[in-house]
Amino acid sequence: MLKLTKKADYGLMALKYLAEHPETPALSAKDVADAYGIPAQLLAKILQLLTRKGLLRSHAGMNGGYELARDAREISAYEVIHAIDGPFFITSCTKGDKNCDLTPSCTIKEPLARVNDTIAGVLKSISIQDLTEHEQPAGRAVDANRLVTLTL
Amino acid sequence: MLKLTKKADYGLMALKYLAEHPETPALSAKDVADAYGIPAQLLAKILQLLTRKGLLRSHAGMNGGYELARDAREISAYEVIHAIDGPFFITSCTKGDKNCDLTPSCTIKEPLARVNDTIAGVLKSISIQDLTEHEQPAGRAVDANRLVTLTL
DNA sequence: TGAAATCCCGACAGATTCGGTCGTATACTG
DNA sequence: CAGTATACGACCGAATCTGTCGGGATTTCA
Repeated sequence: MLKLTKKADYGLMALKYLAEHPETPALSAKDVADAYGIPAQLLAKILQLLTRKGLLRSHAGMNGGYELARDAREISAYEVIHAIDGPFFITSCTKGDKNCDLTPSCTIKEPLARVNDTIAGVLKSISIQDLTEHEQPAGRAVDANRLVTLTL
Repeated sequence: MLKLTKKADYGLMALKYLAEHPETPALSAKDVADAYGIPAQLLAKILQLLTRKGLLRSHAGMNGGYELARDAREISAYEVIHAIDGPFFITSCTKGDKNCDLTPSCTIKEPLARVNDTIAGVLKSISIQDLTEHEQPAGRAVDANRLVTLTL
């Protein structure tokens, strides 16, 4: 469980890469793919998707490519993952799901839904900018506590 | 991403069910499967696995079945999920993984590994017992903060 | 001792998802 | 117009997941 798909991985990598090269006006899918050695066509599709979702701006033609639609600080890991992998839920059947006819089964899911929220909160608290800062002197602790207070 | 497999779901449900029926000496796989309307043979395999992992005790023969190996408070959701779905990592390639030859790709993964740890911590803080207490008066807040302080 | 209940476990088949490719159309630049 | 790029749908092979089948081994009980 809890594995990002490669697509989501690639997406995060690409956004990180874009965030690290703010000087260039735009980077093509191929540029990024080559930088990381990932399949160019696949990455292209991912970037197109992120563009549709409003996280990137695209520009066709020579010297075209992609750029971040917002400041790297304003794009969360959550948004990227959500855009690519779709809404995630920790349980197979979510609250209010019709096909959950298993009699009382869903009693488990309510507590786990909170876990889900917690995780979403953590991912929302991480920006693309954060991903670019590899060397964090221990101690720069994000105030994730507020986000993450888990009430069981 | 972040979807429990049905097996893990079933496993959690089953343990919860066992926790809710402490009076009975043991419940067969079929008993539990019928209670939730899930495939009996599949659940049997899951319970066998959990037995091998030391979370359950089994007993063959008439009136045999399964019982929790420990108090419901002493079994965490993490253990169950981990036993069934195996070790999970949020990134496809973990630190120190050989097949990570993508040049600098893994720079993303280090921050996300911490998310992983956070999630694991939250899941470890939830016991089977917690799952059985459906109606939580808001306010019974677990002290997840210590577990969950996320240092980016 | 024999039958019934139950656990144990490997193999396998169907469905779904994932990763990746291909082909083609469209848009922009010079 | 030629070249570079994005846009997008179709498709395929591989892996994973879900569920089934069949044959055993262990315990209880009459």
